[in-house]
Amino acid sequence: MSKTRKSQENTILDIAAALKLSPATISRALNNNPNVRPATRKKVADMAGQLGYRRNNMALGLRNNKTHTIGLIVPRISMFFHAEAITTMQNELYERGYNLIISQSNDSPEMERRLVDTMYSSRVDALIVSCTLNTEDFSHFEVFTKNGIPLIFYDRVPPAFDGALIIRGDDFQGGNLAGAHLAETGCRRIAYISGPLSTNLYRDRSQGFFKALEVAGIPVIENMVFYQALTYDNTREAMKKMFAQDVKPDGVFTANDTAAIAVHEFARENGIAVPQQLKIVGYSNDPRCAIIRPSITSVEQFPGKMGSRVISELMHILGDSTGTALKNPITIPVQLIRRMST
Amino acid sequence: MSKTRKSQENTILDIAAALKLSPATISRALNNNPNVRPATRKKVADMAGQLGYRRNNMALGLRNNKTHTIGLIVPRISMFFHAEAITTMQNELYERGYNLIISQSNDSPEMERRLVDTMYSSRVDALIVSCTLNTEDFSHFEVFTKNGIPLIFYDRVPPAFDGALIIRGDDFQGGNLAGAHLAETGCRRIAYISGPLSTNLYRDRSQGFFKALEVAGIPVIENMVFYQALTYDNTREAMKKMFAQDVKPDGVFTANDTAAIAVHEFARENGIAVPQQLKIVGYSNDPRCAIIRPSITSVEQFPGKMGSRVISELMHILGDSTGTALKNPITIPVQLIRRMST
DNA sequence: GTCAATTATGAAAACGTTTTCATAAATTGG
DNA sequence: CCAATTTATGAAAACGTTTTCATAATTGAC
Repeated sequence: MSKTRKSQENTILDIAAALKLSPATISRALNNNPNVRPATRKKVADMAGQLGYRRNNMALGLRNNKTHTIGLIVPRISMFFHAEAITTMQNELYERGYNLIISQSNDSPEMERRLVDTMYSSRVDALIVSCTLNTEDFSHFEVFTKNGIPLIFYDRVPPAFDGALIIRGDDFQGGNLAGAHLAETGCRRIAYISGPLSTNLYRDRSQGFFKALEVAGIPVIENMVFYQALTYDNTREAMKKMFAQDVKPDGVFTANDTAAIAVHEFARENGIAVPQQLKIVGYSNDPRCAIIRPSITSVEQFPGKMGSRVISELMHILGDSTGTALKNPITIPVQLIRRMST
Repeated sequence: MSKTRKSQENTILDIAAALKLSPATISRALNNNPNVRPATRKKVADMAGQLGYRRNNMALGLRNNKTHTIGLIVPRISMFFHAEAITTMQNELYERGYNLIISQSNDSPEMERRLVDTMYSSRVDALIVSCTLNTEDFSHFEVFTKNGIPLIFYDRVPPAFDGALIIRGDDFQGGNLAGAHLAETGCRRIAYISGPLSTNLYRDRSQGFFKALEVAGIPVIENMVFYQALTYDNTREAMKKMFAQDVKPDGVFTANDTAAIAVHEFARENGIAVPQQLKIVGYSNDPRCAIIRPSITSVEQFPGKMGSRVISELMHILGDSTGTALKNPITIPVQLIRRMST
């Protein structure tokens, strides 16, 4: 009982002691260094197995100044888009021998700031970020660029960031497709329910959307445009307001799918026929869009493709240390998925 | 340009040098050790800010043999249940000053094994796991118990594991509620589409379900029971088989919600009225159940509550090192959410 | 069998912290 | 103002690796 706390001896020094070799040799043997005799290599491997040796990554990281760990910060892990993107990134990183530390900011800039600090303290080899909806000051990310650690933004990105790579969906195009599609299917009074313009996402979708209306010669109706947090309740509220007016919309574009579903349910509950009286287009192609009846037209963002691109660019950066990218920002195309709601 | 690679000097030694103090004092000052003069404390804090100092967690972990990091392994991050549980766990851990490393096994036992090793190499302070569907050999988790590092299984758990804490939903009760509910609403030929019995989840749900039938005096119909991977396609296949027979089911219990949705869509496409001709009960209360029409009755597992419990138990274990728990396994109650499908 | 060349091993330092023990500085009591 | 006490600081070791440089062991050529 008076034995020291340590439950089991399993370091390189223990192997060394057991084999009467130096730690240096053990290290070399375990790392398949060519100039260690096959005989010793085998002895070491055996003893390592016997003692249940596992490399201590902290010691390794400290010594080598490299952790083989990538940090990731997203607003919410549960959003379909991110869940999908994360899965791809993690798998591709794992294949390449990297680990991924995932954190969520819960859309709080304060939390995001703390997480960035923590990530730096853990000395991740790179940081991947999709920002908070409300992040307007991006200075907390500078620790990374200042210290020469790769920083990649994706999806929700700053307008510009010196030394960082930016990868984003083609939101202008997405908004444009949505607007054009609604116009094409005959809508003339198109409502637009958007998120706050503080984020690049919604700014770009809006611009694309309005451009489409302009091209189609459809006027923007002042009180049919909303910029607000895209929650279910907010959207219901907006719908209520619009349908209390004399002139009612015959089409709605919502800048995410939760809002589209809110519109959908509002319509059903109020006996508004979709798509006959009201057409709906959402954004993100959440699986719920395909399940609800009538199913909802939405803009697919290819989260897996984006995640994959993030990793391939990152690997490129980590390989060549030849500074920043070839092309920046990078834009991933989107696609309109037509369904029964239009 | 011939300057050494290191982009910026920012260790405790640099602060020490700048202030002509010893690293020991700097360390104390930064950690609010009571016996360092307020004046020096302030000088140190200022200089730390000026140099952009950030603590190196690897050095810290190596020295203190404590990483303040908890490992988590789940089959898939994108499953609603896990996304929800993870979010709760991460938030509660973060409040308590811990970080969370999340990894997904993609339901591959091989991958799971590798992840466990990696987690150990990173010397996490504890490991939380929801196993693969196919994990039958649990020996790879023994590194943790053998080395006295807390190990907690939740949701998909081994039948028993010496030295680990097990927290699970009340799957027997869930299956039982589902069966009883279908019986109560008048079903007499109840089909059961389950996952493979290799997992505790499905074993327990099955037992609860069959018990309910037995109590209600409803016979189990041989060819209306399926044990298979609970995918959309498999379920459609099963439905097709059953409805090709003379005697057709008037109720279905599926052991997850994806399967319930498959049943639902099969019914719609084949003109089977839900709930009049066929009643459906799913499992997990995925948000899709509430959105689809008619909405689907399902068993709520309270993922947030389970995540929360995992963390509170973990904190207890990390606090007192008084070995394993008071009560083990721990069971979290479930609840049947009635909707239009029954 | 000797010398040179090669190959295998070891000693020691370094990575950035914290902490124990010792000691220097400041404070207090008389 | 001196001794005794308290408080603030410093020196050095330790955590577990890897790597450089040196040296010991082996091999090969003649």
